[in-house]
Amino acid sequence: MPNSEHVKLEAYLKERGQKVTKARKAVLRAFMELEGHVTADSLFAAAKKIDPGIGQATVFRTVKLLAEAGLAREACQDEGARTYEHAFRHSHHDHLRCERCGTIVEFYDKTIESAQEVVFKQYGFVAIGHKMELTGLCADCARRGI
Amino acid sequence: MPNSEHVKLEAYLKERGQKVTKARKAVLRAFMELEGHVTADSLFAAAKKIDPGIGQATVFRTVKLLAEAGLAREACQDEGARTYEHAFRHSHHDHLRCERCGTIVEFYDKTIESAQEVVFKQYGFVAIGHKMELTGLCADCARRGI
DNA sequence: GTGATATTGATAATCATTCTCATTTTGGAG
DNA sequence: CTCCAAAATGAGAATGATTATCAATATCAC
Repeated sequence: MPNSEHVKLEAYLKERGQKVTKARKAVLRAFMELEGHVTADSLFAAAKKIDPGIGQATVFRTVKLLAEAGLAREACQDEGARTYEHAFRHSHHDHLRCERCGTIVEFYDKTIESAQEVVFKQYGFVAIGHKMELTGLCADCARRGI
Repeated sequence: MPNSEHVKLEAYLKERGQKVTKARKAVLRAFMELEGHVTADSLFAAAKKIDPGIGQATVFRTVKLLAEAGLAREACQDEGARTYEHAFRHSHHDHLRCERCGTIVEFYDKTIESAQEVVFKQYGFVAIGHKMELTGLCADCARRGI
C-alpha cells in the first residue's frame, strides 16, 4: 500500500534520474515509524529491522536524500565545526545566512525578541537564551539565479 | 594594559578557585583579535601566534571556559549527533528546549514567523527557511531550583 | 533479458572534539 | 622567597559522527 511519502520520494527520484531501491524504501519506512527527533543511528537501527543487510553509510546517504526531497528536515545543527562569537559587551543578535555563498548577516529584530518572551511564558519556561538562523539567498546570489 | 575582558575572566576564575594561566590569557587575547564567527581551529592558529607552544586541547578547553564566563557564545550548533524530523505533511514548528532535563517542546508562533518575513525583505534575501531554538528551564526544573 | 549506470555495503579515512596522563605551572601559606 | 598541593598543560591516543572509496550488485529504459 504505497502511502503519499513513498509517492513523493519516487517522484523526486524519477525527476532526477535516480533509482528507487530496496534500501531507500527501507529507510523511508523506518523514518516514518519513528517519532520526534531522529538521529542517523536510531534510523539505522530501525532500518535494520526492515532490511537486516542495510549498511550504515546508506542510511546516512538516504536521510540526506529525504531532506532534499522535502520529507525530512534537519532539526538545528549545521555542517562543520562549531563556531563562537563575542558575547561580552556585544549586543545579542541573530543570523541571516546565504545558502549559496555563505555570507552571514547579523540582525536584531525587536518584534521577534519580544514574541519569544511570550512563547517562554506560554509554556511555563524560564528563559535562558535562544539561537535563530534564517536561511535564504542573499540579494547577489538571488540575482544570479539559483 | 588589562582590558575589561581580562578583568571579567580573572574574576570568573578566582570565584571558582581556578587559575589565571599564560595559556588562558593567550586564548582570550586571540579571541578578542578575531572578528565574527570563530572556530576552535582559527582560534588555535591565532593563539599560536601569541604563544607558539600552546596545545589544541587547551584551546578547546579554554573557549568553552570563555563561553561559561559569558565572554563568548556558541553561534548555533549543539552537542552530539545531528537529528532529523518529519517534514512532509508535518507543519513547521520551532523548538523550546529545557537545559536541565533536555525536554523538547515544539511550538509555532505566528508573530515570529511573520516577523521573519520582514527581516528577509529588509536585507534583500529570498527566504528559504529558518531554525530557531529557545532554551530555558521547563516548569518542573525551574520549580526544583537550579 | 541486457547493458549502462546508479547504488550498495564494507571498510578505511576524515574531521572535530574529548580523554588520558606524565609534566609543568600557579598561587597561597609559611 | 620557597615550598607544595592543586590545577592546568601539551602531546598524543581515543572517540563519535560523518564522508569517501571501491568492487560488487541492483535497477530500469530499451
